[in-house]
Amino acid sequence: MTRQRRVILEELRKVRSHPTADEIYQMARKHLPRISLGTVYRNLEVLSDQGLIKKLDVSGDRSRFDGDLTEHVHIRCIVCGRVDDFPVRPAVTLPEINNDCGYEIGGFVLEFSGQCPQCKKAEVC
Amino acid sequence: MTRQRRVILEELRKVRSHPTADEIYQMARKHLPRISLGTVYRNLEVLSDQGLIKKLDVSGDRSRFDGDLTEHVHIRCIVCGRVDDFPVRPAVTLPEINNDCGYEIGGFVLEFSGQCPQCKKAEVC
DNA sequence: TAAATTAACAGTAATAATTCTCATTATTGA
DNA sequence: TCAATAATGAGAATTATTACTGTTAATTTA
Repeated sequence: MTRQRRVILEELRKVRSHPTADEIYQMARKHLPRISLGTVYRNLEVLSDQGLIKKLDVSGDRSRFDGDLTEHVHIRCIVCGRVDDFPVRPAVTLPEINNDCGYEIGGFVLEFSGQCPQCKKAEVC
Repeated sequence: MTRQRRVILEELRKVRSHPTADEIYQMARKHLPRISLGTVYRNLEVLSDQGLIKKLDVSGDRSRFDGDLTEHVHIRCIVCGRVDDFPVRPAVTLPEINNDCGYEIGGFVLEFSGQCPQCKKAEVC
């Protein structure tokens, strides 16, 4: 755990937004002006592998990261790209979803992930 | 509707997979050997704007496209990146989701999208 | 039909997010 | 402390995608 890695983790845990690598780079530079963008990318990868942060599998052109490890749902703005947490109540059905968070909801993505039959078979045992 | 655009649409409708722009380029080249990748990107954009195909908002580094316009759910292999359709039965709850499709499910992404309060306000009327 | 206009094309250059390389610096363990 | 190991900063390389440039094909109009 280097100084750089600690700063990145602390900054990410401070915010409720879901910053991109470059945004985290800007945040970290306030504390370590000589930190490089490559270091930020490398440490976000390491921290994600260690399970200390989550790399968000959201759509959009840039990766986003989350210091909140609890399972929750996101909502993304189709105009500016920001990602917020989405409040879900139990047993909510799709037509009942309303606009608690001020968004005007236009759509949603539900994507499962896992290993396909071919890759499961090919896996080393 | 040019020859290039028609071939792209037909090839995409033929398959049940969810090919990337480059994969569609390879498919189209079998019929039009001189087609360029830029043309494929341009026409995928146009077809998507016209609502004839869907640009998938799935995670991963590359965009994927779908000729099936009906609303459905996807499953992505975390190893090879392929995207398949996921069969959903009504009122299925998360712990009940089983492996009809041969995948070993590891997780899921649920992301809503829409306009955030700020962008809604900034919108031209 | 033929000229004029428009739209789309192929090929290539530019862009942007991310990853890689490598010499240098920091951290760790005996 | 000092060697061994791991991480860093800076910048180059990579990759998916978009934009640009002249050319060609399609469509419209006279």
